[in-house]
Amino acid sequence: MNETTAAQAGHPPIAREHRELLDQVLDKWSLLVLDRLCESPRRFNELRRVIPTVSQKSLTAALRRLERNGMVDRVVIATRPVAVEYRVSALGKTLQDLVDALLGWATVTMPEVERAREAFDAEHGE
Amino acid sequence: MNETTAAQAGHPPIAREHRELLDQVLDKWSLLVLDRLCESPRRFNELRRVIPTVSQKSLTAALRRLERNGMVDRVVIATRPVAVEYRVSALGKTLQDLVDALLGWATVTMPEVERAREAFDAEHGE
DNA sequence: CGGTATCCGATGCGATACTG
DNA sequence: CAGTATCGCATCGGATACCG
Repeated sequence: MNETTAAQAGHPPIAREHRELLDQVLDKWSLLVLDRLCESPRRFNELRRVIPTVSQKSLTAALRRLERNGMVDRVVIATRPVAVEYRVSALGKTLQDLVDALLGWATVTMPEVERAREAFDAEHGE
Repeated sequence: MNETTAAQAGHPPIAREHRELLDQVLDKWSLLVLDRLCESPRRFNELRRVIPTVSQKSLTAALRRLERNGMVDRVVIATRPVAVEYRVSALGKTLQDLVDALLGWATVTMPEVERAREAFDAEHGE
């Protein structure tokens, strides 16, 4: 087949919606947050302690996005000062399996990537 | 950038190297480019035709990154005006399987995500 | 053909300050 | 405790122009 048929008629390309969804979930912090929530449900400041490098702004943003996409549930516990607990949804867990596979791949191929980078840099850098 | 405070904190989080590698490969265009090169080796302008929405700047950047990370090979054919062919490396193919899984997941879960978004927006929007 | 160089607006993210 | 609001910088990425 030629490229035009593959692009417009054949199997789905990486559709716009795909990219959009992946961007929502594979951003700088969401993956890490999801991973931590898979270990156990956590409160907001608990997450900050577990991920010391995240700012509250970014943590809030990541949690909102994950919540909006149905990856985590936000549970408000009405105590004197309110408590909020975040927990991974069933949907979020299905993603986690894939992420684990992806990270496993990254771990395994890392050495080869490192070699490729050195070869590239040596050839182009000087 | 910040220090590797998280890296020393205990068990491996989603390590810095993981994030870095994923960022290199899962960015806006690299995934799509890799996918197209998996179908068949392609030339630069051929890729632009197959992915009409990418600017040459972004395509160049994506290709360079993929090449540097050992995901694609750049083959220069010394004709009158030079021809350059890009093809997926063996390493790149191992990634493709995972990407397919990820896109498959995105396709399957998309409806549920859509519902989650509508519920979220309805509750928070007004 | 296969790029590079430059400008420039949009977005991401951290730091900081404030709030119910 | 669990956020919101604002700032300011850095990076991303499209548009345009030029080059071997």
